[in-house]
Amino acid sequence: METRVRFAPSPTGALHIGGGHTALFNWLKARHDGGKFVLRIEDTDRERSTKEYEETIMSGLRWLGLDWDEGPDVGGAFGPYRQSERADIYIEHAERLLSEGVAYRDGGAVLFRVPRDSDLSFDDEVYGHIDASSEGMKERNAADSLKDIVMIKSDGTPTYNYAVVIDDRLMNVTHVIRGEDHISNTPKQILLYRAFGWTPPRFAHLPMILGKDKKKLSKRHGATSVYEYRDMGYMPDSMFNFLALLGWSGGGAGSSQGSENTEIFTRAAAAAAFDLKDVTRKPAVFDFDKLNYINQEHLKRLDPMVRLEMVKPFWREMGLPAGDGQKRDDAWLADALTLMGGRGRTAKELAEFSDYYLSFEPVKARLSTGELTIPDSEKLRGFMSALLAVPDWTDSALEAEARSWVEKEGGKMKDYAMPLRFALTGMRVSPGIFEVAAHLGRDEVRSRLNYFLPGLPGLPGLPGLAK
RNA sequence: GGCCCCAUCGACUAGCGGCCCAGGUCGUAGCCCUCUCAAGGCUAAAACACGGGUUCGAAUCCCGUUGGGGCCA
Repeated sequence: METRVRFAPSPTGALHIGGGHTALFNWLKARHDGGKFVLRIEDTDRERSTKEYEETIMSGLRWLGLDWDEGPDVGGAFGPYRQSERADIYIEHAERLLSEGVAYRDGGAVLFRVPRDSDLSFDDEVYGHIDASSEGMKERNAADSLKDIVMIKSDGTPTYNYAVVIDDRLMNVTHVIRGEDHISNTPKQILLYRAFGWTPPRFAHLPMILGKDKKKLSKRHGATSVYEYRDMGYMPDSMFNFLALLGWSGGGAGSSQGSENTEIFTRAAAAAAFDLKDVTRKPAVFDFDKLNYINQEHLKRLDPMVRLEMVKPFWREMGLPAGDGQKRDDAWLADALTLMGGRGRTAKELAEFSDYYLSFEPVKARLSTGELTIPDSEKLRGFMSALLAVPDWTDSALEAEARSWVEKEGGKMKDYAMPLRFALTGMRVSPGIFEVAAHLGRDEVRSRLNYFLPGLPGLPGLPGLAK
């Protein structure tokens, strides 16, 4: 039988980390099995559900790279895919149980009469056998606890536990994969499946994601929506990778052999390796350090031109000219970013650390605060002049010149390299400064040096300096 | 309060009775490299919650305690 899984968010907010995590595992299951991933919108709460949030959730999923095969936007053979459009279906099925005498009306509501001594156990693909029908429970059931299950509320809308059963069944869902917080709903739902004479799907619950304080992830832990991560400069590949590692060890986490770090992987590799058997049961703490590391790794592996596109929005946000018609073309900018090496863990940091490639303005601004100073000494001027006169404008030639100059004049390399760095980047840290200088080009370097040390001797007209 | 779930280094985890005085990854510390910071290389510190069993032998099985999480009220 073809695997069919679903992600069923309520459009009452943006796609949050927990939702993304659940969607991701469903996607993994579908793609591994070559099955179908269904998106269903659970918008029975008309008060809080909005079309905007529905859109936001969908674009959040797309951003993560999770595509669905059926859903409100793409349609499918089992629609409609919004609960608000399925009201008739819920009523119809409620009437069926009504006519069979296993449900009854109370006020405007329809309730399912739970049979005494019901078996409340089930087998979870992740948690194994779960049995809620304990002795103590049974005793109280006789009294009050075995409450009948509301299916349709008096306002005519279906309850969550009822609608989810109808929808999952009618959409031929084979595996219900959702957060562990739904474990306790499962027995009720199984009761409903039985009432209809249906075989329940397989259930697989996923561990919760917790904040640093081990509490369920919420606003007070900081960013919770996937868009906030995008805006912070995290990449979709990284978020996917990171989320997949939370509660799943099959991606290579823990495998003790091999020298390669197998915790960095692509969507395709994860899908190929995925198995519900490898899902963990312990709640997992969201760890920013690890996210940062994963993002950095993906950033390093990115194709240079793709990386450039990733960084551009952040440059623009900083007011830097990263659009078309710049004096530097994309290839040059991409090379500049490659030069950054592993510096910067997010696209945003990368942008911040590399602003001096786009413009001299931020450099001037930083130097003007006086925090960084370029000593105006004869020696330094001599050094700068010597550098500018290097015939072959490459990083190795520049470095060789610098070394021989230092050897001749005494002092330490950093006594010259640091002021050079300040003058060119306005920063205390940067890639190798000779590489930066080489990439900026002789003209740009000369003009930047002259800004801070006006009248460097012998510049104009030096042979070989044209261009 | 009732019920359910969980329990290995700070974090994510491997482990499914002997291969474990517990392995990998992130983080942390130190060293190397070095014009700075990263990156990279090497090294180190760091865990089986506790108490009972079962067994020749337990991180692995059972019971209890404690702790954490969740659902319902």
